[in-house]
Order: sequence, then structure tokens, then C-alpha cells
Amino acid sequence: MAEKIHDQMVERTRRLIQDTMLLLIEDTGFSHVTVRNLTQKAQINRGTFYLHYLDKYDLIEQMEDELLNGLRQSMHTIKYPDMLQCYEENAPYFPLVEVFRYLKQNGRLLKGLLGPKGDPAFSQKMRLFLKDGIFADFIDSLEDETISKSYFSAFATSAYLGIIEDWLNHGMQQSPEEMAVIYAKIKFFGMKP
Amino acid sequence: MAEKIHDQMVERTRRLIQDTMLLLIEDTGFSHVTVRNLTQKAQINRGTFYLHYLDKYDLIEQMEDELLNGLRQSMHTIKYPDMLQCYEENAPYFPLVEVFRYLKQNGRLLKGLLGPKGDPAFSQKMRLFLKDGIFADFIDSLEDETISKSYFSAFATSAYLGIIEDWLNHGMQQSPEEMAVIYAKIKFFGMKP
DNA sequence: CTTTTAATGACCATTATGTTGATTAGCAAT
DNA sequence: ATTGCTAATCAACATAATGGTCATTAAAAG
Repeated sequence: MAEKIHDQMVERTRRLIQDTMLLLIEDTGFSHVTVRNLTQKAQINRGTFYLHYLDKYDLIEQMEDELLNGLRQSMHTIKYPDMLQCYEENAPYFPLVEVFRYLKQNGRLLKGLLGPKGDPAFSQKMRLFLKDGIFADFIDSLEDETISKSYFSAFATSAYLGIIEDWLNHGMQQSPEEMAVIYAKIKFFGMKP
Repeated sequence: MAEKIHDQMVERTRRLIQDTMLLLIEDTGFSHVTVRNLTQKAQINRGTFYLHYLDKYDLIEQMEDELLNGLRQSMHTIKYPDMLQCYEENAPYFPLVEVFRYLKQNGRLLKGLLGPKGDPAFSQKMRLFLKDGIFADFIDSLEDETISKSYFSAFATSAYLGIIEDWLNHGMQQSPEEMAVIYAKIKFFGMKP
């Protein structure tokens, strides 16, 4: 089968391109990346890039979408009531641990995209994802009608993402299990000392 | 006095340049702004731009710094214990109202910088500011030592900024007074329905 | 009328883009 | 092995855009 081999070649090249894009984001920032730049660093021909992607925006979009699809996978078993129960038992909620594991696997890319040299659109993209994936049922369960759901979900998703960013920025020193506990603790703690 | 008139000219031109930058951020996004582009829209000579700023990054930095300096001004009277007391009386905490007033005055620029076409570095800049300006004494007052201060402040500042962004994205329909109440309510509410 | 300073217009070197025709590499069938 | 097929790669081209500078002009003030 010729296809198989060729698919492998294609996959190899695409990985190389994506890896180089991440390197350049970390180095000079996404906005400064050019196709020339990228292909030089990856030591491939510029034409090769255009064989796989339309432009650098097409590339980053595919990278982001793959990342978020994996995230969706890892989030789909989260149930809010179980999370609350785990918190009360001071135990890490397993589906949440899975999410942090996945985030850790893709930590470099996440940090790059969310950081000061990243894609300014990605943060919102990700918060939308979190809202649907983690907070949907939680927000629905809100009983206090004097609290706007829109503001509350903005609050919750941003807060969650803030913790993730802080984790990434400190080299992901805590284990996914620890992070699940830390998150639950802060989340249910409230802000009144 | 020659200086006065010339200062007025300079001020006029700088305002024009800054206003045009904001227009272009809203339109094509900061990363796509070029000096050529900008000066064309502002109908001034390209050389004139370089007479006032080094490049577009110098320009945006000055715009951001002015914004944040004003914010610092408006935040400097915030005292956490008073805020808590206001919350318990269900009253808007005045210094917080002042902050929201200031944010509203600069709403367009803020929304542009924080949005998907903005400056990916600005969000962090702003959160650092909020941390020092609003949350410093609050975080210090945290007694629960099992909660990491770093994660907690990441949580708090991101959450606060999240609410602000949501407000901006919905056209700042609520008054600064309302926002001060909404914020306090969510903040002290905790996340356990 | 002279001085000062902002604004202008034009210039040049550099860099990015996207495409196309030629070339190479890998695999299969004989 | 060798021939043929397919897909990936490469080198080169034409076009367009960008950035920064400098000599020149215009405007304001005394």
C-alpha cells in the first residue's frame, strides 16, 4: 500500500511544521512568525508548507482545534454533583484529574498560545470550551437568581483558566491530582477569608 | 510662546495617531496594523509617525501604560475591609464604583486590547495590576494556609478580569454602581450553590 | 524677515507571499 | 534489478508590502 507510506510522510512533515511553529511562538511570538521563517527553521522548502496549509493562520487554527478536541474528550465525563462530593471528601475528582493530565501533556502549546506571545483569540476560544465542558451543568444549578448567569460563568471560566495559566507558568510543578484538589478547594472556598 | 502652540500640534497629532490605532485594532487587529496602514487612515505622512513613536509597539505600549496609570489612580483608595462591609450592607463600595467608572471611560480601548484582535500581552499586564491594586491586602488576609496564595491570586484576578471583559463585551449595559454590587456578590458568594 | 519645529514626499534596501515547472524519493509490479 | 507511478520536495520568479531615513517644505512666533 503506497498510501500508508505516503501518509506517514505527510504526517511526519506536518508534525515537523507544527513543532517548529511552537518553537517560533515561544521564541519570537506568533505575530512575528512568517512562512519563510518557519520553513527555514524546519529546514524544509517554503513550497512544502503551502502544500499542507493555506497560511500560518490555517496552521494555528488546526493546532488549536486539535488541542481543543482532545480537551473536549477529556472533559466529557465531568459531572458537577460528583465533583462536589469529592471535594467534601477532600479527594481528587478523577475526571478533573484527567483534564489536568491532558493539559499537562499539551502544556507547552497551551502556554505558548495563552501567553504574551501567543494568539490573542485563543483565550476566549478556550473559555467558551470550558464553559460548555465544565461549567454548563454547574451554572444551570445556580439557584440565587439575583446573580447574573452571564457574569457568573465569565467569572468561573476565567478563574479556572487563570489557575491553569498559573500552573503552566510555574512549570506544572503540581501533579494533575494535586491540581484537581487545589482547584476544588479554591472553587468551593469562596472569597471570604 | 512657541512651545504652547507646538505642544498643541503635537498633542493633536498624537491623539489622532492613537485614535486611529484603536480604529485599526477594532477593524483588522493589532497584529495586522502597519505604520503605513495607520498613517494612511489618519491621513498623515508616514514620517510624521516616526517623529512621535519608534514603531507600533512603542505606540501601543504608551497607550497601555497611560490606561494602566489611570487605573492605578482609580484603585488606590480601595481597602478590603470596607469592601466587605459594603457587601454585607448590599451597598456598592464607592472606590470600586470609581474603578468601574474609569474602565467605562476607556471601554473601547480596553475591549480592543483584551479582545481576540488585541495585544496578547495586555491581559497579563492588567492582571498583574489588579493583583497589586485590588487583591494585595485581600490575599494577605487569607488565613487558610492550605490554599496556595499564588493560585488563589491567579484565581481572583482572572475572575475579576473575566467579569470586566464580559461587561465590555455586552456593551457595558450595567452602570458602574451595579457592577460594583454584582462583583461583590459573586466574589463573596463562593461557588457552592 | 528670521528662527524654530512640525510635517511632508521621496528614496532604498529588505522581506513576505503565493505559484509553477522541474526534480527527487519511495514503493510496487514485473 | 528495473521500470513506472505517485506524491512530496525543491528552486526560481514576479509581485507586493514594509520599514526607516533624509532633504525639503510649510507653518508659527517673535
